[in-house]
Amino acid sequence: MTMPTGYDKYAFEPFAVTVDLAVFTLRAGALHVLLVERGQEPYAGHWALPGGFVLPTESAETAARRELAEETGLSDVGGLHLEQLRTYSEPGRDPRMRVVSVAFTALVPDPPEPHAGSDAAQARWLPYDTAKPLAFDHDRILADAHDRVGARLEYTCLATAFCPPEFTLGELQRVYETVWGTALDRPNFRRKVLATPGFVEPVPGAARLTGGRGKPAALYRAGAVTTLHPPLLRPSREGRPA
Amino acid sequence: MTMPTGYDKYAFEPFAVTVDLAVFTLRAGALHVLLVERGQEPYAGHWALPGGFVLPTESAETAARRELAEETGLSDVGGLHLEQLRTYSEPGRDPRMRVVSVAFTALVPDPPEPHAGSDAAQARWLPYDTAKPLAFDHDRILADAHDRVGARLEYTCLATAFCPPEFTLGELQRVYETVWGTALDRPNFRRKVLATPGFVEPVPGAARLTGGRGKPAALYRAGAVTTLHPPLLRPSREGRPA
DNA sequence: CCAAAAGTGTTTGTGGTACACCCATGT
DNA sequence: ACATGGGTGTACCACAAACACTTTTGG
Repeated sequence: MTMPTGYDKYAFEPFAVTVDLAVFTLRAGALHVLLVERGQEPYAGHWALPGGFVLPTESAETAARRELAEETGLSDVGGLHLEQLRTYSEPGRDPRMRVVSVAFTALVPDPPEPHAGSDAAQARWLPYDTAKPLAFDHDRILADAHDRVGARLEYTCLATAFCPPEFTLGELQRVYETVWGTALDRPNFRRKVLATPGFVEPVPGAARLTGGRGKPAALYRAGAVTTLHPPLLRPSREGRPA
Repeated sequence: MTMPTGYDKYAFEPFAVTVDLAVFTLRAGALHVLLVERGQEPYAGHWALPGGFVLPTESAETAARRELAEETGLSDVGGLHLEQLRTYSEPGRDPRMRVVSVAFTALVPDPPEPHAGSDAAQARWLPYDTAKPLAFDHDRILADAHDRVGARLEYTCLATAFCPPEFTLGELQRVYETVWGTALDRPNFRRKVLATPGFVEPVPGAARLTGGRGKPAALYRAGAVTTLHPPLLRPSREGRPA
């Protein structure tokens, strides 16, 4: 890495470094994403991903977790899944100045209504399917985030991050079906999950009535393992996302 | 995304935005990585990943490809595989100032000896196994890049990026074996590759003598497909990299 | 009794692994 | 003749898909 002559910090046009968050949750059987309505130009009145500046003493990860806590209003954000997606740095992506944005994806199990941010904009959970079009290049970021989450479900235990601490296998299956948009065979799904050691562990003796109807389901907790062997591949796809 | 009051570009301590490159190649059956020797403090005399500043009119991808051309001395760098890895933004990672670095991985088939950079440092291909320790947090970046390349081989046609335009299946297999560090069964490898439509396509009538010894091998070109179905999983692993 | 959801069992087919074997070339 | 590397065939085994069936609850 080479440095400009004399390490003059102001030798170059300054870059602003921000984080953008694609925060997903499941509501009423549909994938939702946290969005904020912009109160200022550019894109005033448009929806955008939440985000903000990286402060001088913060890493991007720290900034992302701080923004996640601020925007969701959740008190304890420490255990939530937060993952760096990629960095967007096209010169024209913000018309005001040069902004390099590190994008993150986050998964939230059962969120409260979000706070409005420090500015006048409102924040809200909106269904993923109806989110577009967003401000800036956030359509692209959101699509990339969705691809990433879908792929992560295949070979990590990420799906449990959408679930409350104790959940049924039916709920876990619905996570996969909702994110992937495909139906899965229940007996086979059950076998695959239980055959992977450390994916889920049973809660002894516990059961939950599922909406009154049907047989009560056994409860499980997320296991210790984070990567799945073998992976839980989604069915019938030609061509995987890179 | 919120902006500081009045859009004052200098309201914050400026961030420098750089790119770092982990450029891999295969030489003499071993994985090599392109490194530069630092001529200045800090870490003078240490090896480091090549990289440099993102210019005001560039995206990170553009800057990475420019640096790749400069450091390798290759005239046509357009077709080479270049992929964003992740962004490293820990506050203390460069003692001089706040540097946010977007890391990339690149794969080069058969490279010439590299140029020395604009500063006095020399550049050289070094075996991956002997690369550490590197300057700054480049050990971490290099390890992440190696993980990423290994994982990409499983479900993309990335291995062909290590090969010349026409290659034998034996050469392709050696790419996998070198990067993964495992031996593969030749008949099964052959079947898997040929069974994946679009992975490779035969060059009609062409054959290459493989070092004089043995039967001449048929030549293949990289196919049109970029993602593999089914994936070519590496054998006998407990736990996949995230 | 019926509907709904959980859970079990069984059959069938595909694909991966391991290994034996043949082919073509240089020394 | 033999060593070396390319290429083919095959038997076995594991696992996954598909689907029938049983169990337990509420109405």
